[in-house]
Amino acid sequence: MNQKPSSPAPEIPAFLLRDFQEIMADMAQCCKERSQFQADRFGLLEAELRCLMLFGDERYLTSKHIARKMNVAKSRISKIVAGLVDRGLIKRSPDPDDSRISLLSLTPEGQSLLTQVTAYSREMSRIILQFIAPEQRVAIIESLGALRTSMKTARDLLE
Amino acid sequence: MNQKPSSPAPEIPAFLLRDFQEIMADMAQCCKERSQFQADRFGLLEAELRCLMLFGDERYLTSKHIARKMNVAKSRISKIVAGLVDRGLIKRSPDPDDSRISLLSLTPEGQSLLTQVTAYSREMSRIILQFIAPEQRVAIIESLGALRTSMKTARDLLE
DNA sequence: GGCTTTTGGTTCATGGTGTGAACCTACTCT
DNA sequence: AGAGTAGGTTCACACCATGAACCAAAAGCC
Repeated sequence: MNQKPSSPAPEIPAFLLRDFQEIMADMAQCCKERSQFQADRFGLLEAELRCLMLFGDERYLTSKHIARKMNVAKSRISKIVAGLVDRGLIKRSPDPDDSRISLLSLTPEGQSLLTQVTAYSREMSRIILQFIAPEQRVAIIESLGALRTSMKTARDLLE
Repeated sequence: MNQKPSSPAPEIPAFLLRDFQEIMADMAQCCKERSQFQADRFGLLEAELRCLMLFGDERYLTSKHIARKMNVAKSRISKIVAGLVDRGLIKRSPDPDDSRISLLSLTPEGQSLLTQVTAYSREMSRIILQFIAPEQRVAIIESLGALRTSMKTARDLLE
């Protein structure tokens, strides 16, 4: 390779870093706006919507599970779950083996709303990806995957 | 190509959409944590740090400009600016042409802190990109750029 | 069995982020 | 000069989130 041997760790040119930072900031902003818009659209709070979506993966969840998945203090979950229960989207059932635990699951209305939400969310992603040339889509998503891994690795370096 | 001609708009396979959504969610989470960590590290609030960074581009800013750049209500800016002024990082000077306006600019301490912050921030980006194979970096950032554009376009479609 | 300890959840106090309305002052436009 | 407009501040309010205190039930342990 024709690299300058004198420089010890130049590696990444400044303009790339600058672009990268700016792009990431923009994308984060977009994501935030989108999730707000989406919650609004379905008449939920953002946190509630995020919580509701967890029931796409599992039929029954406990507050503790939700707290872990959402990466949020358990006291916060109490509120969020209460909101969803009030709205009639999820319900509590007693755990037969442990009376401390409420098993949370979707009501029919919750199920139905979740279906709409996931459809809508998928549609949004589809729209975004449609602006990308078809032959680039796989490459981009692979890039993103690599980037995500890098970001997680970097994060874990900070304690 | 060997596509089924019967389906009108299949286009993007489901697994791609799914990956995409999950990756974006993860990355957004990472970004959020990082900016929180960063603010903490420099003893600022997140909003204050974001505000401070704006002074990297321009020497003088008004509350109105900041509000536009941060995409936040002007009442919020009052608070954020007050915080930065209290901390001695920015100062207000009267606008000679319009006494309603305060021209905001960095104090020496603010300047110094900003320098540290941008250095740190650049370093974080560098670390992240270093986990990416060097020959892929440019490609990934170009992908990101394309994706950002798509996301903005998609966002603008929703009113 | 009785004791402590742990665990799942709730409530409360607190603080950061943000909006929108009301308001004041100063500028602008006739 | 008077009406309207623009920059800022303050206030009331809502959401997101944490940590501490607390309770009840379960698990461990003599």
